[in-house]
Order: sequence, then structure tokens, then C-alpha cells
Amino acid sequence: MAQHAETPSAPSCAPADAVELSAATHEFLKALSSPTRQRIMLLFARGAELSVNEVAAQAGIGQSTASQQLDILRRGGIVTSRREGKTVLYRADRDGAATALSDLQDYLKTCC
Amino acid sequence: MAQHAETPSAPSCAPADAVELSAATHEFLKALSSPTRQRIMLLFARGAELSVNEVAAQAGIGQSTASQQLDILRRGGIVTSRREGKTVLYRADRDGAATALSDLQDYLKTCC
DNA sequence: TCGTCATATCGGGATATTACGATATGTTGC
DNA sequence: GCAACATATCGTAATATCCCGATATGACGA
Repeated sequence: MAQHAETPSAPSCAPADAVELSAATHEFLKALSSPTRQRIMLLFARGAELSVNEVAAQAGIGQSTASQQLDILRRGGIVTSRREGKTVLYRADRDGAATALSDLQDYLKTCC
Repeated sequence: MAQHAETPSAPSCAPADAVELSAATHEFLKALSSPTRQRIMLLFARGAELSVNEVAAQAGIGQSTASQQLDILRRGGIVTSRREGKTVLYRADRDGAATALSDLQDYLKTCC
């Protein structure tokens, strides 16, 4: 793929504030860029806490798919999970979402 | 894929404000969810206006790839383009980005 | 310990995305 | 009109994503 024109360790002419969009923010964007995951997120409105099976049923997807998509959402920092007996309950991560949104805002402030 | 549990026209128990993430916001998220496109966007920092070939060269990608990725960014509402003679100049769309960010904020306010 | 329920992981087929080179379209100047 | 340059589109291989069923892991109660 040739080279990326500059390595991250050696800023050639970057303006010191090389925002570059952190890995966390990239995960956040990737997490929200899927319609299925967008739909899943809406299930968590008003602080709802749902198990994997409940998400699967309400989103109309399989159990394994729900588990995987929830994992992507968790890596994106917009949901958190906790065990409650056998079940794992997921809920929206207000703080994580706010942080990611703030990072995204900074990034857009840089490039736009 | 089975059914989506509820049709948009018949709100079963939704709170009237079914945000649902507009198509435009989805395009915005998709546009920014690619590392290559994230890198391209940084080229437009400080209001820089670049041709397709300049973007291709500075991003280290082919001309056709640059054209396509810029198109995706334009559909995402974060760049605009204008002709200047033979060349097409792209630049960041401040207003578009602000609008998309605002929509995203509303969406996150609903589900988080 | 064993069976059951819930979740996570594996393997794979269908589909979408990425990036490329080649080619078509469009713009300018001769 | 024709050559030149810039951009857009086409065709396509490599790769990634989506979603599934099947299976493994983990937690609880008898």
C-alpha cells in the first residue's frame, strides 16, 4: 500500500496539534456506523438495561449476532455490561458517549 | 431477516420522539468511520482547498480512489466541492459537520 | 457433580468495502 | 475539431463485515 507519507512518531510539518482521531473515537464511529447497531442502541433509551437475549429478540437478530454486536458497541465505549447471575446486562454508557462525542468534536474542529 | 419488531408508521410504545438516526447522519458516520477518509479530512485543516489529485498525492492513494472517497465524504456532508477550471476543489464543510454532529448529539441523547 | 440456562466463541457463506488500473467524461486552449 | 489535462466511472481482486447455526464456556440450583 506504499507509505503513508509520514510516520506518527516523526511529525514532518504537522501543526503540533495532530488530532489524528484516537483509536477509541474510531471504534466509536465504527460502532455507530451500522444500522443494526444503531437500532440496538435505541433499545437502551431511557436507561433501559437489557440482556443479550432481550436485545436479540427486540432487534430481530440471532443470539450470537447480538453478542458480537454488543461487543463492538462496548469497544466503541457506548455501552457497558455487568453480570447479574447468569445473564449479562447491557446499558448505554452516557459518559463514554459524551467523551467520544467530545473527541469527535475536537477532531472536526481541527479539520473543518 | 424477520421483522423489525415495529414499523415506523405504527409506534407501538415509542415515546413520540423516535429519533432513529436520519439517513444523512448515517452517511456522516459511515464517511468518518474509515481511516483513509479520516486521514483525508485532516488534509483540509485550516480551510485548505485541495484538488482530487492533491488529495490523492498527499493521502498516498490513487486518483480514482481519492475521487470515490471524496464522493463518500461529500455524501456524508463534511466536504463540499466546486469547479475551478478543469479541476474540482474540495474543502471541509463546516456547517455540514456541525449539523451532523448536532444530529448525532440528539441521537445519543435519546439512547444514552 | 450434573443439568440447565445465558452468553461467548468458532466456522462459514453471503454481501459490502477498499483500492487499484483502465477507460470514459468533461474542460480548456490551440 | 483535436490534444492535454483533471476528474469520474467501470471492472475486478483482496479484504472486511454481517449474520447465522453449532459449539464451548460460565453461573446457578438440585
